[in-house]
Amino acid sequence: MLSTTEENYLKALLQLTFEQEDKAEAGTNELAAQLGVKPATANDMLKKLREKQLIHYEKYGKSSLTAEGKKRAVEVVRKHRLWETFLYEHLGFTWDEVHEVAEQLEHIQSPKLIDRLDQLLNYPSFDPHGDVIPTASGEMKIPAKKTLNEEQVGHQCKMVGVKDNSATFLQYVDKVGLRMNQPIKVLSRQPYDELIEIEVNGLKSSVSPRFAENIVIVCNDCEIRMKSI
Amino acid sequence: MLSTTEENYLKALLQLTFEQEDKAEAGTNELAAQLGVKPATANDMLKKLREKQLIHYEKYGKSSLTAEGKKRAVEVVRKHRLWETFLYEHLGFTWDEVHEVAEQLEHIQSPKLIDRLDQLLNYPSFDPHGDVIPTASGEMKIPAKKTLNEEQVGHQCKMVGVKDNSATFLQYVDKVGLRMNQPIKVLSRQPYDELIEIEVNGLKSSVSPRFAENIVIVCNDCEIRMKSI
DNA sequence: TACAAATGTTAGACTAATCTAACAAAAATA
DNA sequence: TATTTTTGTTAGATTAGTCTAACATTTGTA
Ligand SMILES: [Mn+2]
Ligand SMILES: [Mn+2]
Ligand SMILES: [Mn+2]
Ligand SMILES: [Mn+2]
Repeated sequence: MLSTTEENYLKALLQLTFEQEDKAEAGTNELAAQLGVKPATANDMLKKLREKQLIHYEKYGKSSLTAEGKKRAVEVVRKHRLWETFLYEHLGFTWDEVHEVAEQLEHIQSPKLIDRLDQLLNYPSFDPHGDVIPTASGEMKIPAKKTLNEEQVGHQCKMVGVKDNSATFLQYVDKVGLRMNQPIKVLSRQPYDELIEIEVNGLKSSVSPRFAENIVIVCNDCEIRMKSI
Repeated sequence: MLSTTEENYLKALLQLTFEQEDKAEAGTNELAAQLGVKPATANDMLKKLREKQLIHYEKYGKSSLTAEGKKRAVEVVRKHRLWETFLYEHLGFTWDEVHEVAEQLEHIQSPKLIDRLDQLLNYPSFDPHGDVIPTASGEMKIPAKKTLNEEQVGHQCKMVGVKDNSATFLQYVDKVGLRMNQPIKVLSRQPYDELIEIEVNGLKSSVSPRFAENIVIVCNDCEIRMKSI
């Protein structure tokens, strides 16, 4: 069985090599920074994890997870996100409070506990931050990201990011009622001027294609790709 | 902040000096046995906990908790039993499965989490084993123990133990449908032969005073004593 | 290509928690 | 009371995880 520390290293490596972008490798300093330890410390752990066949690592080289290491790391991420969802949905935590506690809960060892939690939460696909929760078999449903401008009429989606960070844009976003991970319905599209009518939390607005181009969304009604990791 | 290990030592000391019987002191070997470590190990920790003013300890003497130590230990017990209740009532664990997982969960640091869990469970007084859950302020509601024979007609109670351990007695207990911590209603008492009519889980039975004298119960409808620790 | 900067490694030290083996004190008993 | 048994302590070693300081390698740039 892995220690809490070992689990944290595997998770950090997963986040650096798989989730943040598809680099597949991470440097020692980078990993140390992610975990808030000194490079010397991370270096020791890298050797230990290589011994256990959980990572690929060679002196002066970058590191990456083995199949087994990836599996373990994904399990930790799954637990983390299920706990975040539980704290948010059943205990009334706010989305910014859940992470810190989940950081502890993710290391509780009990497969049954996680299965039951998953069931209680009705097998959620996303955590309160909108991040994908891996399934029990280690797969991740990756929803296709696109801009609001590309979304089909009638579909429901949610904002996961913006492309413009200017104050005027963000204030406009706010005025329209858009918030991260809040459902957006695309009601119609005017053939004449291409204005898009959306509904957010009961509030209807019309936005321009230029505005919609800068809102990154994931579509709830679209096909999802299963990323097996 | 206390480490998991320190918390476990305080909890063990509480159990030895307060819960098991009112001895108020425990020896080093006894404590070591309770925790599954060697006396030498416990000895080191006793010195450390004395430094932190959490226990009273003198070389070759018995140990006991200070007020602060007791407070910390009770918090751990509270968390343990709230988690057990959660696992039992919300995740369908059986009463014998909950302890092991609660042993891990009791060390999660988040006052808000425990408050909310308490609220979700509707401020329970007892865990699935029938043990008292300390309140947020560190008090324990101690229900008066008596025998079923002493219980008033009309009251509800639950079995918490037996005085006779013979096979014939236990088989009879089983036949009547009695189980640990299951609600028992005392329906009536025949004036003629003193037979007591009870109802357990919908099943009505009549039992003799001799039988009832050997069933230890706590009364749900009786006054409780607040044990401040 | 040579040097400087960035990145990574090693050696040695520290703390927490554990152990074994030897020793010391207290308690029980003959 | 003297001896044995039980109980408790100390010293020294071990493992995991961390650090600092010195050193080595690789990478980027002048
Ligand atoms: Mn998180
Ligand atoms: Mn963690
Ligand atoms: Mn328990
Ligand atoms: Mn514990």
